[in-house]
Amino acid sequence: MSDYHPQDLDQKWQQRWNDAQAFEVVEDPSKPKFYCLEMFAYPSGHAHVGHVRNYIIGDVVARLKRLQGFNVLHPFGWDAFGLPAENAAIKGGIHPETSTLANIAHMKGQLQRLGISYAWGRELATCLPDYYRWNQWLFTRMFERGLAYRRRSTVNWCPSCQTVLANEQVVDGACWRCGSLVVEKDLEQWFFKITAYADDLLAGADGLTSWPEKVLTMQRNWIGRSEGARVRFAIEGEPDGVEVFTTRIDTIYGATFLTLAPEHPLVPRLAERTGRADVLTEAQRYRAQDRTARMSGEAGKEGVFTGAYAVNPFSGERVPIWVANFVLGEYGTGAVMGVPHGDQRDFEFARKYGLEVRAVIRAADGTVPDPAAMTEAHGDEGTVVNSGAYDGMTSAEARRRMTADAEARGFGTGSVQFRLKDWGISRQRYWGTPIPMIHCPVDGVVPVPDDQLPVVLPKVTEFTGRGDSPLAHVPEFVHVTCPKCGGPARRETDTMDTFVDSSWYFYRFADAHNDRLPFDPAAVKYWGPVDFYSGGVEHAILHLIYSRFFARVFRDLGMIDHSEPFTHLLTQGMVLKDGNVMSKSKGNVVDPDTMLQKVGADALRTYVMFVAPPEKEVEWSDAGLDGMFRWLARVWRVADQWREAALAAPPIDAATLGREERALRRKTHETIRRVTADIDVRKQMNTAISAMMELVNEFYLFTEQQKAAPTAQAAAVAREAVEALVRLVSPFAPHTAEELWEAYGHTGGLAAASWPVVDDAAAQAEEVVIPVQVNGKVRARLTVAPDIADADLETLALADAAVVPHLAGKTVRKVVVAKGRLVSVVVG
RNA sequence: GCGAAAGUGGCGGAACUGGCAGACGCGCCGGACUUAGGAUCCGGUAGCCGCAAGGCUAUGGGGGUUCGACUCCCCCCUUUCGCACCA
Repeated sequence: MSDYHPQDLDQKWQQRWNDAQAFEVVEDPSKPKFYCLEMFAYPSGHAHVGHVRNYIIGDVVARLKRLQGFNVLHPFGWDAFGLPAENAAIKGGIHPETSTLANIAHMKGQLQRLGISYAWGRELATCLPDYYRWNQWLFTRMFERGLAYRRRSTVNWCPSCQTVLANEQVVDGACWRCGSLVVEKDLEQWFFKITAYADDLLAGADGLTSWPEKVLTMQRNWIGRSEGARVRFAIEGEPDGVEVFTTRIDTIYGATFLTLAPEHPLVPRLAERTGRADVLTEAQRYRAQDRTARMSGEAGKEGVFTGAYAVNPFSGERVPIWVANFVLGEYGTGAVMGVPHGDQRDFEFARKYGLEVRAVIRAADGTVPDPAAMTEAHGDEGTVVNSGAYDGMTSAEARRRMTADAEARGFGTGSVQFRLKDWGISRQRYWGTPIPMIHCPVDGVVPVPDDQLPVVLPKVTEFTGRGDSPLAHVPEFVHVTCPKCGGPARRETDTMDTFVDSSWYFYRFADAHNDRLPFDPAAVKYWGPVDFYSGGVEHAILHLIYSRFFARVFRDLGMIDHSEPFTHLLTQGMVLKDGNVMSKSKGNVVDPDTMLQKVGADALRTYVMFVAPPEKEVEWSDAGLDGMFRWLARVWRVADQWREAALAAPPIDAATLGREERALRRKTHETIRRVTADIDVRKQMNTAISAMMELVNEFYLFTEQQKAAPTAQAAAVAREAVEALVRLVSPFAPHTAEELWEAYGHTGGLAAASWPVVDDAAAQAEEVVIPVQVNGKVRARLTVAPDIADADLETLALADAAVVPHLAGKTVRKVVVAKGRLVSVVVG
């Protein structure tokens, strides 16, 4: 064999895999399936090591599972619609399609040069009509079921990106992508009714036992389920009164005022009746605070009295109605009862405006706070006081009784509220899926019939970045005939949020070329759900909750038979450079191709996996990369040294092995056990690699010992070690592994190989070292048989020359023997 | 403010169920081989005391439980992330 030249191996084996279509798969009921997926990529142009880390993680798992005999689906694709390409078109005049397809071609090359084992035959790009037509198809299905609907609403508008943002895309009042401050705007919008699945999504989270707890917590908080009650307060002159939502109906006797959101429909009506002009101007001012001053921190609580009063249906008491800037219009009923005793916001508000504070809960310690002396709200539960007939009940009991009474008397009802809102998917953008709807002056909103899909995105050539949808300026696109009446009609010109594209692409991979359906249910029945999914934590709520929603929609359409699309989720840590996330705009990207030229794909892959556990964030440094190249060269050399002897070696005869040979075998099998557990169970790639490094170190020692006159059995043991090591390292360093596997006489490549199996007898230790502690300090180490009896171990320990001096003049009070681990002697 | 996670050598990190702290690698130091090596091989490398044997101190700080704590409990500090008026 020649010296280690990884770049040659990269080329040779990538070519072979490609020629053999080595990673393409078909459904095979005779084999267990494994669906391994990494979050697909936005084709920004260049993959940096931060992206690449995720693909390597997935590839390690995919390659392991193949060797373990699974039928592995490991596909890749492109999240190819989106703002950056369109923004670039506005700036530089290159059509989004042109730049996107070029970026895809380049990034695909990068991934292939890394030797990621994708089934490229299933590659998809969401910007192509044969993908996005199924977005349209699904949209129509959802429209038919009332899951897609249209309403006018206040939306978040990014003045820089010129588009509507979902609430999730607004971070601290600013655009998640460009950081500009977000303003409000009123538009007709399409929504997906994700709230219909709020309870289902919440309940499903409990079953996701192989998801990081952190992600589940974020999702639960995002859904934000609250149990409480709606209660109607009467208002003079308003037949419907006003409804509030509360989780603490037990404190309703402490309600000394009522607050409305500035956008509440009653605000103008009450202002008109009471003739207070300042109410409207103030409400207007609060609305202007929204998203900016209000969200950015200390806007402070502000309110204005409307002059009107509402009647507490329980006590019959008249309470003043205020408008307050801290009440949210879009949550609950947009109106809140003010209970300063139990709610910190209400307390602050009451103190600021001199409203009454009334104590209605006796705390667990028996005290009732003095309202005049209170400095903060007391939100704890206790016993209800000053509450008429309910006095003396516990908070929980009072809630039950009051809710029941409110229902019986017709002014209230038990109610569950969610923080989760319906998903606004309309975008006034070009580079996305056209919404397949037609507005007819006669028939209203009519879906484009399925047989006319896809609604193809017209080739717009001029990108101005203006505020309305670019499609509205394409007359041949806009003007259509109504599918129902045949009269002139107008096409919807908004496109879909790109999160729609990414919410189901994992099902398309199961049947990527289907031209009758998004996928054949039978294909997803075989491949689904995804067994291992890895990607960045930044998708913990958006992408991962939308995908869970879509899975439920497909389920209810009868197309899939599971509810949860991803069984095991790994959230990969980001790769930082100089303390920052890598990004083109920051100019701190590390280009994998540069590393490939230096050390080859295998050293890069293995190093990226070695540097830290996958979930952990890491700071990139080139320093260790050369070390990994050296280690792979070490693997190469030891395999090379034994090759000739190994090929001629007889089978291992365990009974005739010498001490050194048994030691190497033991290490070999111990390493198989460790590496398998680390990758497969613990997903700790770094320690798997450490374990292999230990084996190689021991192997070098063995080689040195055997240098003089290696026996046939030594060669046999060496052969076993090399062949195990080659397969263990192959998920990380597949090119090197293939070459060595072939050099050891195997045909058909690793595709024909199987994962090594632990021989428990060979792995069994012959002797173990047991530390002996005296009063907590290690004083001796005993080398004994692993199955030694506790009593014998104790005797040996107490008689040991290094232990005896520490016992002199003292009494042995206690001896603890931890089986096979340690002896602890207590003296005093 | 609320919630979660994490703090271990010069650096990245390991220690799985409470049982030898620092595996493995980077870096550094020394040696061998060499015309030479930034190649390769071997050895050393937490700190302090000691020629050595050995001893003492160490997992952010302080307490506790235990024969025994990086690991469990309480308080505090720092960092990172998430949520941030959701009634």
